[in-house]
Amino acid sequence: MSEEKEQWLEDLIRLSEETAETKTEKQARILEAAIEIFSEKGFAATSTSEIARKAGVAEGTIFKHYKTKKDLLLSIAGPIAVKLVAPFLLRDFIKMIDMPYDRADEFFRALAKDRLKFARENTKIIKILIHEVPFQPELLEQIKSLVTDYVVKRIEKIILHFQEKGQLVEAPPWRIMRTGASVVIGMIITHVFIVPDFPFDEEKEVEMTLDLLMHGIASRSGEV
Amino acid sequence: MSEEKEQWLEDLIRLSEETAETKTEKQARILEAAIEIFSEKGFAATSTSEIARKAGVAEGTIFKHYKTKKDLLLSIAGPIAVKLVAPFLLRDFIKMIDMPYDRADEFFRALAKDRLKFARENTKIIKILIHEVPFQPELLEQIKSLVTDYVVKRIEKIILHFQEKGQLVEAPPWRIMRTGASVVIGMIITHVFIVPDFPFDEEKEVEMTLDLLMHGIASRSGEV
Amino acid sequence: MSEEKEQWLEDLIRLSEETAETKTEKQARILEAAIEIFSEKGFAATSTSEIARKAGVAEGTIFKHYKTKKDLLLSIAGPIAVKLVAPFLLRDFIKMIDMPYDRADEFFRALAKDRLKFARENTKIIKILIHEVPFQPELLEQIKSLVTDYVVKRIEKIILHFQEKGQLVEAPPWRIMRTGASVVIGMIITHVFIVPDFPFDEEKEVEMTLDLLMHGIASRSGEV
Amino acid sequence: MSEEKEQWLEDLIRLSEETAETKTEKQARILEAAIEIFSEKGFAATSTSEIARKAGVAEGTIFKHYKTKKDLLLSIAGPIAVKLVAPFLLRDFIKMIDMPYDRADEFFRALAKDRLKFARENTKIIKILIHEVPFQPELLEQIKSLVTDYVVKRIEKIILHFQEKGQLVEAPPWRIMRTGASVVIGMIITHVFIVPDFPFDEEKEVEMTLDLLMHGIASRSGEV
DNA sequence: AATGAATGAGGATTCATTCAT
DNA sequence: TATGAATGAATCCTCATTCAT
Repeated sequence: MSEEKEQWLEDLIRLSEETAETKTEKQARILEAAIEIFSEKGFAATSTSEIARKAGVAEGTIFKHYKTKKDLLLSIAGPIAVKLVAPFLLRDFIKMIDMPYDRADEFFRALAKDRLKFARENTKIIKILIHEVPFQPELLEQIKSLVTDYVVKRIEKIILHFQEKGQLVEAPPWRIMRTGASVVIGMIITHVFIVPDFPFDEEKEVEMTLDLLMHGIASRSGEV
Repeated sequence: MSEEKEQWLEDLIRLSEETAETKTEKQARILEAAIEIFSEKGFAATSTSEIARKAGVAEGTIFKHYKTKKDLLLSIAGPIAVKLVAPFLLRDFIKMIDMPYDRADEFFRALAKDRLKFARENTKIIKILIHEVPFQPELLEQIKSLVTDYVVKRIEKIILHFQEKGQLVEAPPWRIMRTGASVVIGMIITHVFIVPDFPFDEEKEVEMTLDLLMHGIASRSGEV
Repeated sequence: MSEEKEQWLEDLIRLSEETAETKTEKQARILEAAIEIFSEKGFAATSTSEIARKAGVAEGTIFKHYKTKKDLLLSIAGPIAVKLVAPFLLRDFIKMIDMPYDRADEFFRALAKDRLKFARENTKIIKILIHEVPFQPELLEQIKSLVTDYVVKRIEKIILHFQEKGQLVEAPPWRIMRTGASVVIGMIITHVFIVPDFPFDEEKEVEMTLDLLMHGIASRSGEV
Repeated sequence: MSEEKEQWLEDLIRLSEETAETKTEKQARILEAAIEIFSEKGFAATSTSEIARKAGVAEGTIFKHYKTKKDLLLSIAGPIAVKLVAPFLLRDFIKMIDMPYDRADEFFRALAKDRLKFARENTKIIKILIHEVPFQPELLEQIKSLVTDYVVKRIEKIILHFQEKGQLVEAPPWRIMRTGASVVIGMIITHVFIVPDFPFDEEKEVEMTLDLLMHGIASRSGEV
């Protein structure tokens, strides 16, 4: 498995480079301003003149770098969409199947922590992503295929693996996956978007949230 | 408790009336058209002329009924926001505390089914709600206070009640609540928004999802 | 021949009506202003804001009446293109074949006078037509088919008729036609566009120009 | 007459040099591209960036060679305008008065052939000329004075000369001139712009067209 | 001489909203 | 109450032109 030519890895790399290297200083300022305002007022309610003002460039400059306003949006949302699912694509992630975490909860905990960190570092862009994906068919398709082709397939393998090891309940993998995702995403949304200023012990929060996920909310003494 | 004059109940009633009675036929057509288009393209990207065309009325007519375009949005989103949390406000819901479901899982199951049904009946408006709430401070405030004042408080009571009865694990109620909400909302989103055309046995789906919520995804044979 | 249902006549009529009746006062002012400026600076170099200013309406008003700037152009150029060839389409024109002018020169003279008058009354629009037709494929096609289908065919018949009567030289009809058209159009352009302020005796000018067309510029005394 | 210092000749010479020598390779490519696109879409509808792209140079380069976009137009249209009337300016042309063609029709025929050839070799630029002259006052003036000062005056002399020799009809020279010009230009426009792909025997076409010009379109048997 | 990034004025078009009918 | 013509500000985008490299 580790032998296969992984084209998506090249994609990822090329993408990161594009995103990081090529950008001129003005381009960076434009992106920054656009992210700020898009996340505050939404794509459609943001005017290019406002972006230009905030970025400190002429309006025309925006269009020298991004053919269209939508182009600007996509050049923000596209890369982040990839980064969002990036860990699921990484070589190391796959290795877990051969030489895996011993315990399922350790695996899920690591994943949860990682994505929580990522979300906290990319609040604004994720907000943009959430709000614009449904209205941008290109994005929607891109993400759908990313998720179904990579994320779902790989997580499924891992779940099956843990089921074989007798660590996970015998339910359909997709339902386990959805439940896990829901709980983790719920935690992330709470801390990153709903009450971002509320201080909390991240370690403990993840610990306890995952405990509820693993063992449920029902009392564990004897009967259920 | 059931004696106190509950203002929110009046709100609810007034609202239902407004929604159902006062509306002229044209007004109804305008609302319907607006919901349709708002949910498809988003509020900011929808033009009043398009709404008018779809509703089969003159552009001016819209503004006879709704002072501004945003007014139109609020008159759609406001009521639905209330309906969304309505069951938590209802007299009967509160009675559960005095004469409650015997078992926690029965209670959660009933709630999940009810809200799933509601979501399925109001797909479009909920989509609007999700997308516009973050950009409409009035709405955001309204919902935040609705949720914190009523929903959270009441659910907390119920959770405490079940904890006392030894049916729920001894975790902070808000974390139990969040976990439950995440799992149920995850299920709703999946079936209503992500794969709406995928047929499924609702009864069984709720059953199994709640089982995972109650008892976790870890294998239950002996040790974990 | 006079029995056939002539669809182009209906076209002409509908067109004239559209042009004359439906127009509101503002619409008329917009058209007038557009004609004025288009003819002065050309279509592409004219801005809609300038038209609006000259017409005394808001810029938006233009677009309520004409979806596009090009639409505005076409609604000016289209009808005039038809009017330009209109006499060739008329029932009476065709009758000339059955019950014709006795003399070819009388026929051409009548035609020349009529079109000279028309050109003088529509200077600006004709200028627009001349300049924009090559850049507006729709217009070009429309005019090409009008001219080839109606004008050329009918004039050819008439020329053949006069050739049979021994009044016109035995050259290919199309070359006679082109020569006649060139001479008449040359005259029109001279008086209407090149030296419009130069006063001249129209009657005599047409007379003498047609004399040159009929009998040539070579000396007629004996040999040439 | 051949003694007078003819300034226009110097003009012509300087012009040819400018046109042919000074041009760098990039400049030539710019001109070529500009001619191509101007003739296709018109001056105002052509953007400098499009010209730059087609010429394969940077946008800035155009402005290194031509101060403004209009400058570029004039540097195309100006020279061609001179070339258009060039034969009328040439020393040899004037000699015709002293040592002229024996026959008027020979003279006109030579002229017609020459200008037809010229038009065929400069289709695009002539199209530009026709379309932009009316909107470029400088060009208009330049051409008007060229034509009235040189062309008209000289042709008039020649016509008078042939009238004296009894070869041309006793009409006002300007009317003879206009008629001749119309017929020849009509022929040129037909073959170069309207049906450029239609093959024809040039020799014969000129012959017959000039026959109609000289002797008219009326039947020549006996009476007229 | 050549570049191409940057400009900001101006382009066509759309928009929410008003108001006389 | 309902209309739809009219508005003019605001929208996204293009343009000719400049200038540091």
